Amino acid sequence: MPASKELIGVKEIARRANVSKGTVDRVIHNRTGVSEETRARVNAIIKEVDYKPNVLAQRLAKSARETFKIIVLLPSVSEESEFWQAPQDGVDQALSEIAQYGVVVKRYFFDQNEQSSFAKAVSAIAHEKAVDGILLTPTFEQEAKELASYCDKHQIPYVFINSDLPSTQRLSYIGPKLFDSGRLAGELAYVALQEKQKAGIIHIAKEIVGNNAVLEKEEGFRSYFQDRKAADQVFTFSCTETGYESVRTKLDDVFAKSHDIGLLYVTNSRSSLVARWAKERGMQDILIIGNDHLTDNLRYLEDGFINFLLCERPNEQGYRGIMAIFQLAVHKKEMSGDYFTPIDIITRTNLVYYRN
Amino acid sequence: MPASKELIGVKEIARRANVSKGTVDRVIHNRTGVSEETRARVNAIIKEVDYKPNVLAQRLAKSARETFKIIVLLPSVSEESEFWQAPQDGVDQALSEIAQYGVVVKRYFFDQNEQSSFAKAVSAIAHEKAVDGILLTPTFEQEAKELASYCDKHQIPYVFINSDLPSTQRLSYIGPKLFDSGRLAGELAYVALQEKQKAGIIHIAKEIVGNNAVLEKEEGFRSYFQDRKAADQVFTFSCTETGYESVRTKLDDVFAKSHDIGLLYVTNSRSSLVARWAKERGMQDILIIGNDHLTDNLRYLEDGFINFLLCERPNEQGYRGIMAIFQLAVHKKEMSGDYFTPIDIITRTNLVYYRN
DNA sequence: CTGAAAGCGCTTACAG
DNA sequence: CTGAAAGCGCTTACAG
Repeated sequence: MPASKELIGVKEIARRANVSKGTVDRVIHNRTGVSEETRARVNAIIKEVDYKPNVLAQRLAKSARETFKIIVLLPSVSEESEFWQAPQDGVDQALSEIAQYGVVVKRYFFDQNEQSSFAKAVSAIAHEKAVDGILLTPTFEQEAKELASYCDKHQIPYVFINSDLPSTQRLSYIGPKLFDSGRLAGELAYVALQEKQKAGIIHIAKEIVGNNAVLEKEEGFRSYFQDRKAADQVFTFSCTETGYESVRTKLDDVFAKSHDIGLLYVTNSRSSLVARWAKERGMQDILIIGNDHLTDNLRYLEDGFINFLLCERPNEQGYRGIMAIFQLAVHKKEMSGDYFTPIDIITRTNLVYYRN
Repeated sequence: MPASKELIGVKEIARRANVSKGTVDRVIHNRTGVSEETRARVNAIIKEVDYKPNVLAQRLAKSARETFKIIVLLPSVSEESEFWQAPQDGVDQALSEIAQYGVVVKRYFFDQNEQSSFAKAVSAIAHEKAVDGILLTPTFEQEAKELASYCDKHQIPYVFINSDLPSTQRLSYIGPKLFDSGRLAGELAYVALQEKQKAGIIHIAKEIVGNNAVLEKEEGFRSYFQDRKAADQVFTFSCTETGYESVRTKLDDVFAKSHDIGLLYVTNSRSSLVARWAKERGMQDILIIGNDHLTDNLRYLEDGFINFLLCERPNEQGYRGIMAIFQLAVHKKEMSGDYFTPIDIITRTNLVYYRN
């Protein structure tokens, strides 16, 4: 085992290769104007010494001229889209670490319920110049694909967070694997259910058909019970109005017909609606599994009406997204490709560790 | 609002004050050898232009001469102390990010079963010179305290990971809150247990009396059942021999006397021993909760004999410990103080996301 | 008490 | 195709 080696820089590489620092620089950055022979020789040494550029010096040398611009396109944060604060926080954190390297972030926002607002942002972004990378969530598929092909054409790297469009040339996808999230809920449900009790999967969303997010989770949930030969313990129902009144009516209805329901799994962020109903109806014993640590959900988690919240580190998504773009720029090579965020299980007891 | 002003550096300050850059530097860092008159003049300009040093350039200029030495003192990694690989990995990761700033780590190891090996390491560390920080786990209290007061005297910052000695002047503690870990296990147990079933807490360790780690977890576990008025569902037993044979004998014994045990909570890393027993005896239905993702534990988790593993991000502990020391040095101010690592709940389904 | 020069590791014109 | 020089903003000896 070699002694922990000295860090070797361009100067030493130049010396060993018998060329100037300028030439080494050309090779490192794959610039033209170097003979194949020289390039090979220098590259060999670079590999041999496992050269790692000093980012400090790089940025310093460039600092006067270059600044590195990343565009962020995410839903605006409002009461009903509180979720999106977390990715923004992650972006902020990343920025605090790399702002000194000349990284600048420009944010665009859109309204999740307004396709046109997304389209507008996309065309504004297309007018930005000197863009070095884009971080976005592809809420509206068609417009997101347009932006993607614009980026492809202009060689701008882009990263999707939270949901994916695998058909694009994205640098990477960073977010949850929905099937596994549902399956984990299934496992928890299976362990927690008393014998012969039923588990209800409830979708609360205006659109169910074609709503990949909730359907994949349902599939995951069911897969666990199937593997345990208990598929008949699971049933699904939906609520296509997202107001509390409709949820209450629906639940009253379902529970009037069935008396052996032990657990409800809410396939998106809206578990607080179900918990509110359970509280109102005094149903202490019904178990509830939901997603995402929104304020309302947390309240019921602390209350004991929601038992488990599955969360996929939304702030880490923002953080890693920015870093992936930055790393690509700095090291001229991609990080790890896609990254599926861990699915954390949050209860009233470990909640405190997952705040913010 | 003034137009975003040009950043002004030492050069421009020197020009305006009609002195050299060296003198400006002396003033900035409050060094001796500057006449009061000059100092005042330069300081006025510094204030006037709201000078902000370029951290990049600062670190770069220092990098050659100054190397920043951090000592790491952790148990050596062996088959029975596999756990400690993870913090080392975290240290490695931190190092890979900051080695280029001249950070060097020197590692000392000790045998967890040998107090003298710890003492020996401590005195070796006291002979190191130019130490800029120490990361350790205070396995042996007395010796750790000696090291702590040595550091206090010499103004060396130190960080504890994994377990704490709150009475010291440590820069911060980074690790689990043991009570909460036990309480979380209690919550999971409570949800998973069928009515009237019992939960057994099992300590498998040579020392139980005075073994804070396992006792605090027991207390946490019991606290949850107490809050639910179900304290009588919980009982504790111990196994002071850590070999499999003794564990088997003990478990056979306990289960011969009681037939309504639904769950076992192992208060340290050794849950694989219990799982092995359950598998051998064909007890598919007994639930097992353990700690730490050691290879053996993971095998039984995948097998379905361990249901939950609670883990406290041991690699993050190493990573954050190094970073805390580094940040202190660079920014001359402390990070956040103590940091309690999240208690992750790992099952066979989300396991894949927590590997390494 | 002060200044001029060299250097940190890398990049960028410029000249050949 | 290649090298020598200057520069990024700051710090550190060294010489006076």
